[in-house]
Amino acid sequence: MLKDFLYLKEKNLKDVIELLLKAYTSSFSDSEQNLKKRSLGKAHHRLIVLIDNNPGIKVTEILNILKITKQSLNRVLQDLIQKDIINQAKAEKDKREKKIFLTEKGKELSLSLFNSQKLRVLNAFKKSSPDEVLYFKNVLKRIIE
Amino acid sequence: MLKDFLYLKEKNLKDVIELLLKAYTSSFSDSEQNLKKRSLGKAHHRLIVLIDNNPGIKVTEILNILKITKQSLNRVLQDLIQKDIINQAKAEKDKREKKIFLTEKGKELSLSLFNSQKLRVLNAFKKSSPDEVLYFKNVLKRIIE
DNA sequence: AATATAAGTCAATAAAACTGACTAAATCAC
DNA sequence: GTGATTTAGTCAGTTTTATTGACTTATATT
Repeated sequence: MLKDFLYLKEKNLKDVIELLLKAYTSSFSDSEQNLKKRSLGKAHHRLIVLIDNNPGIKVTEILNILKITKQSLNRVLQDLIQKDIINQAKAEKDKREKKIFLTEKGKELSLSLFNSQKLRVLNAFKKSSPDEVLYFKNVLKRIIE
Repeated sequence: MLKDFLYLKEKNLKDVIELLLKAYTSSFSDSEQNLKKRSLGKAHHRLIVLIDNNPGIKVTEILNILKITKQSLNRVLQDLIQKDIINQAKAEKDKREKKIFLTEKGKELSLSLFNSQKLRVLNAFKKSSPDEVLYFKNVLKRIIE
């Protein structure tokens, strides 16, 4: 029946909301101890992941992704600059923009954080076929846009 | 070459960490305004999602999923009880345990929050095949465990 | 020249989470 | 049955993360 089909679809969507919450929370809690021994928090971690995956990312781009205010971002950004984890460089074309990069120290830190996170995803991928992993990433990207 | 293959695998895992961060952040920011007009925050939202999808969930279970302290959880829990969004009932077998449920008002609220979130996932699913969606959910579940 | 954009700043406040030290009730293990 | 463990809750103080609102500075756009 059509109505039942639609109901299942809504239930499926609701399931996914919960799965995204659980997947994010578990993945990012794996690095908790590693962060703690470096006096860093989850806010720093999120920033490091973004900068590592998008070298030269701009402040506005980060704000749009993390959905926080620039005042909030700036605090975390200053922490990471002081700890020599990131650095900034003026953009060539538009000198208002600043491009953010990981320093060598930042790259090492990011790798260490990644190492404490990757096993969870690796084990999930080992239990999945290459197609499953491919489709998984495709749908995930479509959710982000 | 084997080394190149392994490198790609690590890169893939790193991508997924970022995708999970972006998917979670965007999905849960969709309901920001809806929460705000009800004087609720993201912490309340996470709790509502969990209780709606797992009626009768226990405090310890929530703590294990959200990875927060019971003191922190209790604050949010009390807010929701005062606003008549959730209620608790002693478990039959083990009377130490308390099962948490959404009230009727809570169910309406949860539906409203879901409605402000679901379009993003729905649109992503519309662009995907049933197989892609199935595989997507399977891998996501394996990441959680 | 006026306007808009990108980044940053100061100050105060609120939200979310933490540590540590406890209590109370129920169940488990010997 | 007694002691240990588990489940839930509480009090107090602190830290982390993010917010609002009002500005500044430099560069780019129209």
